[in-house]
Amino acid sequence: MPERSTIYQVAERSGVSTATVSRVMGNGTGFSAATRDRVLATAAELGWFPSGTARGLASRRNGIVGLLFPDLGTGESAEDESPLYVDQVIRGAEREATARGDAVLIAATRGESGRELAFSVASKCDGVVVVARALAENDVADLAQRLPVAVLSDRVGRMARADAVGVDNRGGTGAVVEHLVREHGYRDLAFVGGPSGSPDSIDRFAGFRAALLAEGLDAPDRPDAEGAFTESGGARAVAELVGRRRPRAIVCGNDEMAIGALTALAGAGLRVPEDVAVTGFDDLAAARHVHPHLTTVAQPIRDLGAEAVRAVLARVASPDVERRSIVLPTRLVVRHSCGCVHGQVPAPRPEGELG
Amino acid sequence: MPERSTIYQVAERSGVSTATVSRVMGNGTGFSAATRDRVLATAAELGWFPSGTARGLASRRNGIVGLLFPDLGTGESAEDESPLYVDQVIRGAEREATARGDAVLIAATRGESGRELAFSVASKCDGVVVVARALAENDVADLAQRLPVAVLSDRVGRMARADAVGVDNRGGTGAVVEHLVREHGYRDLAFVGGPSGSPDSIDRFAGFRAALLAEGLDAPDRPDAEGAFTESGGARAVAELVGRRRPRAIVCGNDEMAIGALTALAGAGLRVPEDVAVTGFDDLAAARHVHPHLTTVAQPIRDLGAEAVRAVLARVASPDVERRSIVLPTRLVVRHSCGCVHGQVPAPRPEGELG
DNA sequence: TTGTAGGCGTTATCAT
DNA sequence: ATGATAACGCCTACAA
Repeated sequence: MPERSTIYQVAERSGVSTATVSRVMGNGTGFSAATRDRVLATAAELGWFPSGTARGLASRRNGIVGLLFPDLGTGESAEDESPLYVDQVIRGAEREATARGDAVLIAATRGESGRELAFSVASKCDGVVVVARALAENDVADLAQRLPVAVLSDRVGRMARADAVGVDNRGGTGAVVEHLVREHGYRDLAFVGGPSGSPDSIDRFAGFRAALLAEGLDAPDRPDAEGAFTESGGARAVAELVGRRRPRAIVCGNDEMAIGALTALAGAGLRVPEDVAVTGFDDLAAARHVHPHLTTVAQPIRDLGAEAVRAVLARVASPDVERRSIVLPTRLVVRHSCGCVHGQVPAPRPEGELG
Repeated sequence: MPERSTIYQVAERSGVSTATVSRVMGNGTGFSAATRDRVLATAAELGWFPSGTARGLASRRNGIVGLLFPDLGTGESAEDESPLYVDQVIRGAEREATARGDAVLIAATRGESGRELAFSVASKCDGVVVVARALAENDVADLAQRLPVAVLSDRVGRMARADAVGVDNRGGTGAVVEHLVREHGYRDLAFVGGPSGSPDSIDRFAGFRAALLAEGLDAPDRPDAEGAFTESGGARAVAELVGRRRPRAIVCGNDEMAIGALTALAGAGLRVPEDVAVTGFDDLAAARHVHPHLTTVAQPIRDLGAEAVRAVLARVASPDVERRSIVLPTRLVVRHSCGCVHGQVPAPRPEGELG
């Protein structure tokens, strides 16, 4: 590795001051075409380009937005142990950031190492987006006191001066329940939730419960079963659930759990959707691939990431804009696992007919 | 946003020099327990933590490794237009980096904007990993002349002083062909490749061709059809292919194309695997979900990302270590789309029996 | 259009 | 164990 050249070399070699070199590389005005060409040429000669780090220090703008997310995977377990959801958030964030000339610095918090990692990442960024559960609330508050922060969760809570962006979780599961009850006539629904601390899971259950009550049906106080937001988590939770009772439909907290549910139900000798209907949440690509095709709630995950980055960058530009709380819409996607056939809803059939 | 405090405030307020504060926050020696507590306390009071940017400038170590990847998606198209492959690489890179105390700065190159973006990202990093096709070869070379670079591709080529890490593509498709020919007795195989410029696609086809010849069969000079490495790309390519001729088995360049192939074949009224067998490459999670379950070649994508980061960081530590070229193994994963049933290979059946 | 010089917030090298 | 004080590589008024 040859010694890196600096702006000084370039300036000297092209017979100008460092200020001029700086102007040529950055603010595109304040120099003649001739000097620009000369500077650019010697820069190329020397293989030099300005240090983003030094630039960041001097201009107080790093061109980096951080993205903190939780990684539940142990590293030992199968790939399905890590929520695919986050991949989409990352992509969405990346697109928005790159479009605006910034890059995204990612890091996953695992276990209790969160705070330190978060500060380390934040110290290199202009702002940070924090995916729900990546960081303790007070750590988020501490961060937000130092630089712009957006939280990916519709829980605005007491997150001091942090913007929030989330999706309409309640409306999502609400629509599912309505469909299941009104179109299919199911009356015995169960909810299989994610980790009990997850805001998403909590809100989705709230929507489930509210819709059930609105339909004049009984509703449980808490999810009928819970597990990690993963395929195996869903499989375990559902296996346990059907060992206990036989709901006519199982509303799952996300697609990965629903896919696990499919496996568990097959293992229990139950047919989907004939014996028990299953629904998910997310509309991952896999939802279209599993058998039967999964009825689920689509949420614009990529947009979540993009929107969060936008919020952060907005606050970087003007730190004192009012706090925003953005809620993105969800949309019911009807496929076959609910009992619909090619988009057609079969005539409601009394429960129990199939034993 | 309150004025950010600096190391000066902290130093003054705790009655020590900035040097001591620096010591306390960094390499943990050279101070008494008492002063450490004092410094830490006032740091917490002021909500201060050291600027990663300033730190990077002074120590010539940013704690950031860059990850450049291509994004083919137009932004308009469906999510399946963006290779899932990259998500895994990102995750693998992130894990390895975080484990070593670094973070990953990601950015996607789209169209011709690559070079500028690459330099902008690189200027903030200690080293960079470049996913195949993210950057022109000479741009990679220019980068590598300035900082450690690892390329994700087994094409070592003339990439000046860049490490390379890839997978055994040839061996992978070779194993598929062997299985198809020896176990199932298929003799008419077709290869559906990705973008013609893709090193991965080229090598996978090379393995396909070599294995065919080794089995004493005829082999085409070029893929029987090509398309983007996406579901829709695979669907289109296969639809076109079967409109032309009817191979007994279709070896696809990756899983996403294979999944598209499944759709296209269903659309053409052909059964898989009875009428035509299909195989993929990657072993994405989706491969286990599609119907029939996809026989494919597993490659350790996450490990690719991890290994690349490791290579970069190794070179950051000692810039003059010899160039490494790492090739990770692939593994045949037999499921049902090749004609096997629950892991059992049915007795070979003459072609054409099924018409 | 171009140059001068101070500053950005740390780390690191000498001293003490 | 602690303190001065140069770097680190660039940006940006302020001048010319």
